[in-house]
Amino acid sequence: MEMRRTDAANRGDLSPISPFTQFCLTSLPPIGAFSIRAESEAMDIEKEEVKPEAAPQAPTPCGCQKTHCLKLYCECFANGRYCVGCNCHNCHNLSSYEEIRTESVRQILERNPAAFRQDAATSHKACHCKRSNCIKKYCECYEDSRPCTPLCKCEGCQNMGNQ
DNA sequence: GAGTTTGAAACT
DNA sequence: CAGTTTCAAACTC
Repeated sequence: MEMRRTDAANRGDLSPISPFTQFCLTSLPPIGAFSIRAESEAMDIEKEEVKPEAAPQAPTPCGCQKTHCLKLYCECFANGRYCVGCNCHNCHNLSSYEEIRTESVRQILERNPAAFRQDAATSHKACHCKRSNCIKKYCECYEDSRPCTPLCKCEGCQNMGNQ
């Protein structure tokens, strides 16, 4: 049900065109004038507006192509940050897309209420590796320099620290 | 840089 | 809840 509502929201139900809408449509420049480059500029603006010196440690730029950085696949989004200086395409993980972004957050929280909780993220984190033996960065435990725990469901684990 | 491999996230 | 697909990153060549 609520997912339906999302779809409707994304499509934007603008059935009746009000005089104001008509005014906007006719007075704004053609969409072609904006091009994708406009989003890059928007991103730069974002960089300036949100936190001019918020990236002292270069927070790992993402390279998302299909998800608009609105899924947990996106590290920036998963960590509750806007994308800044990333290599992503058509990024919607920006304050200028706040409505869409918030809706995506809501959906994800619906699935997993702890999705954006840092403490939960650091404490649970059980991997399910099958081929990397947990000694490559494919393994999240290994990537975080953390031994796998008995909660992990990995096979052939070589990242058990002791035992 | 292109192509492959990998496992989490998403979906059914 | 289990199996499958999608995704972006790690890795290899």
